[in-house]
Amino acid sequence: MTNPSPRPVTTHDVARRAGVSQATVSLVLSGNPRARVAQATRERVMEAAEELGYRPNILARGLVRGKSYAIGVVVPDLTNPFFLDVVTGAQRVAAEAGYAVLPGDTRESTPSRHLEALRARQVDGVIIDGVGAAALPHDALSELKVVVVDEPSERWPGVASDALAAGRLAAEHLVGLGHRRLAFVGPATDVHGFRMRERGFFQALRAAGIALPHPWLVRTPPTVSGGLAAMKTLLASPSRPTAVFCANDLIAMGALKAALKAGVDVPRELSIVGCDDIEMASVVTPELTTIAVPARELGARAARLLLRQLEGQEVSVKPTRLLPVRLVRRATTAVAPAEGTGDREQGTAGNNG
Amino acid sequence: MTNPSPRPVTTHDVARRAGVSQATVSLVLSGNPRARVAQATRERVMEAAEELGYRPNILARGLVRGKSYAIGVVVPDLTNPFFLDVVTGAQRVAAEAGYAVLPGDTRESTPSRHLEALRARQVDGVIIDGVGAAALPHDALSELKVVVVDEPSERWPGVASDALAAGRLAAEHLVGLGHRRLAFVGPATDVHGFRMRERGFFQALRAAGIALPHPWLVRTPPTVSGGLAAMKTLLASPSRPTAVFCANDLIAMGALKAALKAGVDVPRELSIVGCDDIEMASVVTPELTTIAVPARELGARAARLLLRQLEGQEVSVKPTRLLPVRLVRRATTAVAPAEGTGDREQGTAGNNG
DNA sequence: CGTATTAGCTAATACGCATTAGCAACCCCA
DNA sequence: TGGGGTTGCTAATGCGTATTAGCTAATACG
Repeated sequence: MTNPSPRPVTTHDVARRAGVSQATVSLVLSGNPRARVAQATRERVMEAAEELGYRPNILARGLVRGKSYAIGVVVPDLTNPFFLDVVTGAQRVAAEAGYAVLPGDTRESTPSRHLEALRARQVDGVIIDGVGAAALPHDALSELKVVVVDEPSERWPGVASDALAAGRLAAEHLVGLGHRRLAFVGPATDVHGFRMRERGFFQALRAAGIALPHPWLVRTPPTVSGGLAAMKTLLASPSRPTAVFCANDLIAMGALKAALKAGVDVPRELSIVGCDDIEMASVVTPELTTIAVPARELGARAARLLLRQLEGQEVSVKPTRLLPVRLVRRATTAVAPAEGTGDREQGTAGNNG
Repeated sequence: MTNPSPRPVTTHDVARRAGVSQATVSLVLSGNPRARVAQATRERVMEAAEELGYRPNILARGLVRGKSYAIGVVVPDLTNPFFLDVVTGAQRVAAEAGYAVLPGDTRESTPSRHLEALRARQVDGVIIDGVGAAALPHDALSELKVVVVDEPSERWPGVASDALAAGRLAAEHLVGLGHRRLAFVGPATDVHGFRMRERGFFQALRAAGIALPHPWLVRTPPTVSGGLAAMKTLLASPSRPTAVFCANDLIAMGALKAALKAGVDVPRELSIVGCDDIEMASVVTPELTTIAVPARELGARAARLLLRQLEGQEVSVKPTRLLPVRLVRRATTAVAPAEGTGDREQGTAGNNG
């Protein structure tokens, strides 16, 4: 049952035990399942393998097949639950196909350096999300199968959510609640997903005939502390918006935090909409209204797309259907406060930091 | 600089270009840095490698050296930021040493199955945290170097935080605030860390002469929804505690959520203490008082310990110094409400679900 | 000048597996 | 009985690297 020997069991060991050649063992245990091996022999080999506790050495297999059966996933920040979900989604389908995934974020590194390390590991392919694949040095990805998430590309296939709709839904929701004084908080980035969320938001506003004053477009890192700082800025501005759309939930949670701390009544004085619908969105108080984005599904699809390439199938680089997003109404949005006479409305509840 | 060829550059390619043998290339590029190779030759090889963009094949290297230069990290739940931090901490030191880390959680699987997969990958070792390593089938870990986190073992070396102190600090903090009616919410588990937190809490209570009524010890999964359900239970009990210690921050956040939803004034009617100090603890409102546990440091130390073993050094199985934890006072704890006349105090603010 | 010694390199081999060419035995049918 | 086909297996080889034994040439020494 178990093997007490320190040395792992190899196909040779199994072969010796089953009284066949190593090649036969390999045929039975790995090769084409309909290889020409007599049923009796096949059973004898499998039995021997079982008894010895044989376990194929994936490294060796990879060496001869020229594959490592591992893929990398590169995201900007694993502590962002959204990206973690993407990784998790990918991991699940990869695992089913016998692939390992090497996740990594670029907080303490750069995409290039990370890809470097992944290539040294001979990963068969990588999934790239949120790090601006298009801007990567051209040879960082050569010899590598790639799938990009939330970023259109003529070079690699990809999967994406409907980020434009995300922004639009947020805008329409807020406008529908009567808000006319809207702000946007998002990162200054070339990451496509973020830009689309932003663009969708502004497009919808324009369609509604709403312009957004300059100080109400706040640039900040897509993190909780980023959102916190951004909201402080907004609250300090001479005239305040009645609603804010944040490019992701972390920003939104930071913004919410800052608003509550400043004594602002959310949602009655200020509505906040996030994006992603991470678990914490429904844990904070008040619960965060947000746009749900199917992170795990994105990861899973990306992995499937990548695996299909790795199995040698041709995969179209054509843009695929965008995964739908949807508004999740919770407690941080409400009808716009009565308009008063414009800007002086601010400060109802004390606007100290 | 780059190689347009589809086939990766090998030592043979470098050898040919430098006019030396493959063995020499290997000596220069990987072997003992003080191998007997003439300086001129060494430079010629390095130059050729550079020009061709040579990158060692870690799989092949692993095959011959009998190592994969990869380690696994097994945790119960990667979406718990605490465990993610452990993984991240490990990843950083592993990466520096040229090791990859294969993280995985056991949400959709079992520790055994996960270890199975890791062994198939020929990982050189594993870090195990929070999945009850002691209870694992004995051969699941044979032939594997192991480091356990937050779990004493006579079989493997480990690192741990002072979980007993965590529980004690929570208890002392609450007792110091005048609370006498204390509850505990934690998982029914054999995971050592959780048990120690619990034990520390109860030990300190006993020392203070406080007994905890049976209905105030609530078992629940260590998740947000677990905490939510647990707090509902507590609030429905005929007599309510004035303070609750939760075995981790996720539970605490769920509990906080449920309390606020029920209209309970936290912290004036009810104090809540969490454990771990994940980032979100300071994002929720009111901010969560908690016991900070150095997750990344745990992961980093675990990795160092494991790597030391992998480099062939002997590592003691003796328990090491426990990493200190500390109380982080925030806004979910306050002095105990005036005692009134005992149990009838409950329900001040509506105790509907 | 002959013999040790050393420096500097290479040929050969192994790691564990997958894969292919090919051998031997057997079958079928004429 | 014999030729062609098929079945079932194995020997041999290679994947890219690390490592060792050993060769050659140069240097040192008596």
